[in-house]
Amino acid sequence: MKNYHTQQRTLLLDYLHTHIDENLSTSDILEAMSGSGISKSAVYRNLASLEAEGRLHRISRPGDRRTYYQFVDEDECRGQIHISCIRCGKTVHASPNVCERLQKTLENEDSFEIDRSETVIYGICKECRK
Amino acid sequence: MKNYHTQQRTLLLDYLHTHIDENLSTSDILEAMSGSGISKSAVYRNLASLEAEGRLHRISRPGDRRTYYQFVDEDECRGQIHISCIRCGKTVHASPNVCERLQKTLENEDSFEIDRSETVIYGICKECRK
DNA sequence: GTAGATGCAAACTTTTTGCAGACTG
DNA sequence: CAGTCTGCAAAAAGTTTGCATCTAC
Repeated sequence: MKNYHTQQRTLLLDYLHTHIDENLSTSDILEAMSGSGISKSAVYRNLASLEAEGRLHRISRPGDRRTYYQFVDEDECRGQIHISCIRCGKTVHASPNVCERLQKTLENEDSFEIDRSETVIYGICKECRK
Repeated sequence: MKNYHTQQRTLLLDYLHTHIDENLSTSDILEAMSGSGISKSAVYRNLASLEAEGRLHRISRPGDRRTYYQFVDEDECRGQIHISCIRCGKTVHASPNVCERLQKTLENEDSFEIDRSETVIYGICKECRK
């Protein structure tokens, strides 16, 4: 099962690329793509296949029933843990030290093997704390 | 806005109590409660209020579009970081050391103030790694 | 007695699917 | 050309809501 490089898939990818590291609800995406030349069902099918490929992460926020997606740049985001501000929503990478130490501590204390790409740490960012 | 201790709410709570620490999909719950004397809408309304109260956590698993709930003990979970297995879905508390160190490292490295209750770390649990 | 909860059915929203035709490699 | 993907519309799933009625306190 190969991935054809269709016009529609490209449209979607372009959109996702310009919103890297953002949390996009399904309806955000559908809305943005409406009228762009890709149908609703193609959006759903592509989102599903991108998710299966691991290029798109599904996020769920407490108290919010919507499904969110976050596009992950494979190169930049490989092995990065994201930290996301619950005030402003901005999401960035945790520094390498944070990742390293967290991974080791979890391994030692809980025998738990962290999946960095799936993990998002919530809290309040530097800017919003002022 | 108080919470009346209704028969229906009790039915639901009883069910959730007997499945503490399990991941229950909405349909698991609806199915289990069907015919027990509580209507579908009452289930939804109670799930929503329990979630708002923080006694029920919504879980989402990568690659699975269903909504899962996990009933939690409020006192036990206060200020706990959860670690969740992407294989089996089981969610437990990270050990105190993990929490402490993660909090400190994030503070020092990224000036980021973690919100423990909102954060779920994904990975593979001890059992599933075997 | 009254605020709050329930049941039911209808309305919504979100996601999936069947299929014939179009496109990619 | 063969294997995939797309659009459309219909169907299926999953949730929410209005309202009259009932319950807990």
